[in-house]
Amino acid sequence: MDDKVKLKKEDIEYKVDNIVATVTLEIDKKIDLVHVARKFIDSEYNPERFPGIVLRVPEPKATFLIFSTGKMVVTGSKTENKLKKAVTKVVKDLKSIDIKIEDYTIKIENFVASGGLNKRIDLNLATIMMEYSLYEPEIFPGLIYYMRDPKASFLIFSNGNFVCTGVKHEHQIAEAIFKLKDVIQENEIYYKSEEKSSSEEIVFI
DNA sequence: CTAGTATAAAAGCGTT
DNA sequence: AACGCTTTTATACTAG
Repeated sequence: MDDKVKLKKEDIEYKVDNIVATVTLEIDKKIDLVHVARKFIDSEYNPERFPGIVLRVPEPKATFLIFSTGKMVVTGSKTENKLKKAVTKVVKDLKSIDIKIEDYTIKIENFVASGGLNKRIDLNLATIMMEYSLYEPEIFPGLIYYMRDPKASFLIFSNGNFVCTGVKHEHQIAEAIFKLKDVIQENEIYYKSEEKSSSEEIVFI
């Protein structure tokens, strides 16, 4: 279902887990959120708590935040295609309750991806070798790494698993992971051979 | 097992 | 002017 992507000989594998996007609806007057909330029985609207309506679409699964200005935030999609389908559905539903929408534009704001380096990482060494990294195991078990180019943030765990977030273009995910692997390799931040490796290490043939 | 901790990003309203 | 709120999601580690 979720496409794994391979990059050259380096086995860079990752999976997109979440996409955040904004949608701008072309409307000529503000949207009456009370009206929308009444028509969409499964929506949540507590203006005291948050100015937008929360609408969850089951298929394709996605959650929308709808604002009176005609802007929407979409979260939870794993592919651009599913994101577009969910948006099409919501726009159609809004039109069906008398909201005039001339057109709309979708802009992806953030990709969240996860994957695994193929080795355990010495986070204590990593945080002293890598600039722009933070590691406070008492607070969070992952090392936080702020990559500048491409601009991306990583959560790196001792078992080699990681989360990459903050990139706006899908191609930057593999690029960022490639660079991360490079930094780890260059500085030999991983645990050498079987030192501290777990039994789940995958052996190549 | 659940909740909180940490990451990014947008929206718009309320509070420092 | 700058947050906090709200939503999503992977990851993992601790405390009830």
